[in-house]
Amino acid sequence: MGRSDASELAQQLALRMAEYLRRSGLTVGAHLAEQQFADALKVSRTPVRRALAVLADMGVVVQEPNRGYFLRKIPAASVRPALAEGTGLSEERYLRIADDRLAGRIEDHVTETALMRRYAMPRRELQRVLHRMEKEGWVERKPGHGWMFAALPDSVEAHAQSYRFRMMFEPAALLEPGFRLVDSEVKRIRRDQQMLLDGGVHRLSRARLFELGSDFHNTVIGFSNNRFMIDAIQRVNAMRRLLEYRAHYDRERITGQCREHLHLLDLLEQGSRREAAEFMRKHLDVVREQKTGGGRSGNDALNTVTAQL
Amino acid sequence: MGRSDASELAQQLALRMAEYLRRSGLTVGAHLAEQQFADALKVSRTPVRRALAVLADMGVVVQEPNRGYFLRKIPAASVRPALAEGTGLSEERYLRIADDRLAGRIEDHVTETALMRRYAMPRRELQRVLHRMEKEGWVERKPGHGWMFAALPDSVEAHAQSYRFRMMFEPAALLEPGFRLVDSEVKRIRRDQQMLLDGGVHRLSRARLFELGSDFHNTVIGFSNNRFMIDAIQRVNAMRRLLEYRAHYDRERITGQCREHLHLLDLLEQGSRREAAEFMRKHLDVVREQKTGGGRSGNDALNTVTAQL
DNA sequence: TATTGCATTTTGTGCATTCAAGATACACAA
DNA sequence: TTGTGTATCTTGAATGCACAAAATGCAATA
Repeated sequence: MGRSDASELAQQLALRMAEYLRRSGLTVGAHLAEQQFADALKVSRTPVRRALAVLADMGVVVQEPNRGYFLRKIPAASVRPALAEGTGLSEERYLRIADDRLAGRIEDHVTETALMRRYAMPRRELQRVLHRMEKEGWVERKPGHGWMFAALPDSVEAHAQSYRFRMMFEPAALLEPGFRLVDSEVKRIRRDQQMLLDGGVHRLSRARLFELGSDFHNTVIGFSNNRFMIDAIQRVNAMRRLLEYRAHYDRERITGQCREHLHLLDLLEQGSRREAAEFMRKHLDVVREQKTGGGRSGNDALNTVTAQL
Repeated sequence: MGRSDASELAQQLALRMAEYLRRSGLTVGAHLAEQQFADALKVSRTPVRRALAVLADMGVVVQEPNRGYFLRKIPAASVRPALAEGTGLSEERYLRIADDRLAGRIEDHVTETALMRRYAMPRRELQRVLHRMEKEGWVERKPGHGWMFAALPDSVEAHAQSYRFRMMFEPAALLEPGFRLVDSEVKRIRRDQQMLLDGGVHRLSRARLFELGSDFHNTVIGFSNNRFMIDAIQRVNAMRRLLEYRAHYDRERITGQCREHLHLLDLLEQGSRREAAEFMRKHLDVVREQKTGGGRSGNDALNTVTAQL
């Protein structure tokens, strides 16, 4: 499936394009201009072309001589795993290291080559992974040689921390002066959440569920146009992925969350931003309690004083 | 000054050690054990030893055969520039690129080698700089070749955004359940702020003033022990350094800020965290108005709703 | 006129080698 | 026993070259 000789970038692009074709309701037979994809994906036509070749191999598009590529059939959700295979290598390694670290199988201080040996990966790739982890804030280079893992709070405490943080800034994001809904995006996340309600919750993989959930918050906070908040939500999500990847997922609860997400969108589209902000806060508070086993409110001081500020 | 043959790391360490010796009131003649510094600085004894050699060259410490190094005189503030010289190269380049970009002299999309040529620096170093900028969130790798600069909001708007963000989470940080003062740190920042009031404001360089200001907030937020908030304040500071580096610095206003900082510490030491949080919010609000030219409150919705939540 | 197909140029990565310098181990002095 | 002096081992950065593939320019075609 999907050309083993295609470059990694091409694989990635193929995946993203398939995703795009599936979501953005184009009709079969539509002409797919190379340059447009190139611009949208911030690359040149060359890798786009390769990606289209991959998709052609899978029967998603057809190439007509001198006329380019045309959509042949809307790609099924099943193209995902097939394509992700090619791109997943590095991701897999990332997860393996993350897993080992979270399980305490890696010391606080490690040398680069020790990791290279242990995971049998070339230095370059390891460095990429480490840089990613560094960006996510849980490893640091030591001044001299080697890397240092940050002491992670246990996962319950980490969750509690992240939700307290989110309860502060996510509602605030909705009230930013620069807040502007983008219709196409609203449509997209609304459709996703609705899809989850229509059975998706039980059908999709955990990773996918996580992705859709964080994408929702990402997108909404994105409307604020405040780069600090956008940044913050992305970092929180990165950490959450780490913590929740293997955590228990209560699918019933997700259903409830989807309803709340949809309601939030309703409020925003009505222009009731204050109500929306308040609703967001409650939404997060509920999730927090679920994740952290709750107590009754976890942080009385916070709630009280938040009421004062 | 200070051994041109010392490695860069050694120079850095020498700088940090000098700083430490100056602050942490050791008495002349004190024995400086290598291993302690090594542990504190997260490196092996080798570079520490080199750094000590540098400091010996400058007359700050003396080496006695088979007994190690001893403090000879408390390093004056003037050692800073002398030592920083060695470490400043990369920093200087970083600032030059940052400057060019902020002034609009660099396009949104750039290729790596184009930058290499333009700034006449080796790839490795350029990449380090770019990675740093990436961590700070204002450049990204493109999927294929090249880098892409994020569209920065103009500096007034960026300031406004950052302060709105900070007004949300900094007060909240003071109310975190895990909030614990660390006496030695409190002492340190109190002394720094006091020093500023005692004339430092007029004596020190802008860069140094900035550093002391952000160090204050860093430290205080650090007491929260909430890694998300600690992370957030660091990112905000990185961006502020960028924006303010060349900005106008009103030294009189800084005096006022120092007083507020000291008052905040008083409140915290009395255990009045709620009052402290409220005070912090006002403190930031005042600074925000100064920086952004203000209007009367910039964001009524925020203030009002904050009052509700 | 816009877009494809293809050829050419340019870029950045991979890899092997080399070397400065950071980490480590151990003998010896205080 | 603790900490220095020093020799040895190991690490990771620098360098140069070859190559895959991304960017770009241009003729051909709908």
